[in-house]
Amino acid sequence: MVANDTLSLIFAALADPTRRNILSRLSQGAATVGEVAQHFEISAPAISQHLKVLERAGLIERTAKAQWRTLTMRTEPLDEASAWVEKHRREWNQHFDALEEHLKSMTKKEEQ
Amino acid sequence: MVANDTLSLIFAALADPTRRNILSRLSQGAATVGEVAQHFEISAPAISQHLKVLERAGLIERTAKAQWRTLTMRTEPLDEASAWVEKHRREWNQHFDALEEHLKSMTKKEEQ
DNA sequence: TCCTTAATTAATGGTATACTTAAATATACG
DNA sequence: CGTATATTTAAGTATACCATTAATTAAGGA
Repeated sequence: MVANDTLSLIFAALADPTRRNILSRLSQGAATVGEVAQHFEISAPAISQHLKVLERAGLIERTAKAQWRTLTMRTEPLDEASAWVEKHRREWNQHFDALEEHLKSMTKKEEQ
Repeated sequence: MVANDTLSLIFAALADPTRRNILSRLSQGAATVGEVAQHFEISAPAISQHLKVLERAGLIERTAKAQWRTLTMRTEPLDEASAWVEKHRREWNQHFDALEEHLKSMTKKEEQ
């Protein structure tokens, strides 16, 4: 199955350590491709491909200025990812709380 | 590059819509493989492989009871994912706030 | 024991990822 | 204009991912 929905693109983009490192760098402020690339041992084309993935997920924006591309981080996709995660964590916890409540009342009944 | 670190496994597991759907179902409460599978059109082995991915990421636990396997959701990996996302969102926002502050003071200086 | 049900493993195939080197593009600058 | 610099595109390769069907394992019930 080809997963092209937004959330899938975001999570897939975050699933690679190199791309997470790039985002870590960019979370400190915008930078050019070269500035980012010099922290990695992989080739420039490899970086370029990672940037394409990040861009497709909406996690970065590239703006051309002369022959330099400035990379800027965008947080909307992180918001989306976070929203999904938090929603499910919350739902599970609610269920878990309800279960505890249930077990508690069961114990009470048994005591009677 | 082979990404076997915990965070990569978690994000990769969340990158597939079928797996997110499985988690959505399980966030409402534990269920057997069969109960989960009947909501999907894909084959049982496909489900089984997705479950393996979710388990490897620590997102579910399988406990055998007779020939049924009960699937239980675990939230620790969601905590980890959330922590990464929130950290980077926060850092970017801090940087952004600092920039705004800077621009504000620049404008003040210009006014003088 | 034989059959049914639940789920996994094995084998396979198509497509996507993540890298590489070589070539192309685009801008600045002497 | 010619050359250096920054980055992307193209082409090729190895491996990983997601699905399939067929076979296997394991437990319960007639």
